[in-house]
Amino acid sequence: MKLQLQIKMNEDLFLRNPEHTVLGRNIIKHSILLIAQNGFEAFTFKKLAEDIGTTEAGIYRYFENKHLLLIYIIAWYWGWLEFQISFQTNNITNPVVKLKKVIKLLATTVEDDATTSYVNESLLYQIVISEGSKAYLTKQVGEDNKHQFFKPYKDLCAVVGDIILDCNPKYKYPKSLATTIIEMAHFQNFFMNNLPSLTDFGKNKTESKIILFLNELVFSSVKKAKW
Amino acid sequence: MKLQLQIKMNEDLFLRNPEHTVLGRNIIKHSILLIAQNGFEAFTFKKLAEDIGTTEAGIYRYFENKHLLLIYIIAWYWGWLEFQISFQTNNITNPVVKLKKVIKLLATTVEDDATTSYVNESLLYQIVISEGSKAYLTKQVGEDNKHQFFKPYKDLCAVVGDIILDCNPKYKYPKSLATTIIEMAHFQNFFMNNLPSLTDFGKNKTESKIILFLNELVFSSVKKAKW
DNA sequence: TTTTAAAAGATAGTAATACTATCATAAATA
DNA sequence: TATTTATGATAGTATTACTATCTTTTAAAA
Repeated sequence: MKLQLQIKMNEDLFLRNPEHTVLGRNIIKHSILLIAQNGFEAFTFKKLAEDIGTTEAGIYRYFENKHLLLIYIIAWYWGWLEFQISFQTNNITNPVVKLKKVIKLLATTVEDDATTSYVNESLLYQIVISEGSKAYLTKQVGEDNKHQFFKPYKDLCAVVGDIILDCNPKYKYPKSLATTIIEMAHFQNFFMNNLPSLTDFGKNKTESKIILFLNELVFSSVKKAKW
Repeated sequence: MKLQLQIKMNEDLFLRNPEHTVLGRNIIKHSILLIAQNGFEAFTFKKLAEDIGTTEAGIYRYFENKHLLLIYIIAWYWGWLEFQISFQTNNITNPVVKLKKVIKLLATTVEDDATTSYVNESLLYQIVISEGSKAYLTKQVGEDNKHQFFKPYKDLCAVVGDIILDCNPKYKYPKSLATTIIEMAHFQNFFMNNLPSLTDFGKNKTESKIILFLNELVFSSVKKAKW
């Protein structure tokens, strides 16, 4: 049996649904390739069009601008990850075990998921690390938020926050700790690979040490009240 | 007695030292105003020139491009903050008290410092929150790092890391915890003001709660081994 | 005080980016 | 077969991100 995973995307993000057409799926696929390769600043619709073999105007029929396209693929990732988390932590009753699993999923380089044909999750993970925060660190964040563009990110944070509360219902900052875990899983990875003197991990792609750091950080806080 | 605080900047950041001339100081001053007001994406040398009453070419004589200018003002901020920290924690012998003071300084909206005439630290703090990570979240991070552009940030992280080690010499992740404190002081502030559902603070500019969160987070980790 | 060098102003120009518009054609659907 | 829908091809505009050149002003050195 072959399953196809579909993530329901916010309709305001695009002019034409990219999942519905070959060109649309190519836009997503090649955006991920190009942004992963050259970074978001160097990414233009012209280059994307050339890469796909279509024209600039063709891209604009799907996305108003590259910022919305970035939000789209990042939001897609959060949606996908939330599903992964719910799937992989299903049936785990111990919230501490569950939270550890979540931290591991957040901080581990993703492998390409065969159930999503046009998305390379491994590259997407790299994009989320380097470009993820640029989705909201803008002056339009308020407007974008009104459109619910950050809902997948918020939903994931809420899920993580709830697991934290399950670990310790008296813990006072579950949401802030959740965002801290998520952001730090990525920032420590970026620092480790690019500015290693900012971390305690060395430059040897040792994600396992990031996980140890996050576990230590989270559980000393969360477990502090009786456990 | 009137003191003038001078921060030694990396010479590779500029073509002509902006501190040495009226125009140069105006470039810094108005960059801060414009970036704080419209965000870094909307900031152009053309607009900056118009704001100052000079020409685009005039700006290019000082800075190669707007990214280097951003790095400049952010680096300036880290340099300034490190001085503030060393000044304000001077004579504090208890490392826990010291670390608490540092967290407070990191997470509190800065007031304009009269000893620096052309820099508005209060606006600069807002820029560091919203745009700070864009200085290094690029594909050129490696090149920029070779030029030592991030030294002021690294130095500050090292200072914080050392205080953490003073609190508990056995703590394993002083550097990563230091960057976590610094980044989260800003991210939680940004979330509180722009995506409040991601935090536990509500939207009422309650920096004090961020400080409580960070203290809780840091000291449960750091104090865990005997204190 | 004069000379001269450095900084700033004025203007022009180019390549790339970020779009919008139009018209023709191909493919899918009614 | 008619007709809607998606794509392709082409053109054009405003803005951005620069570089170049020449003149005038300012400031420092002789």
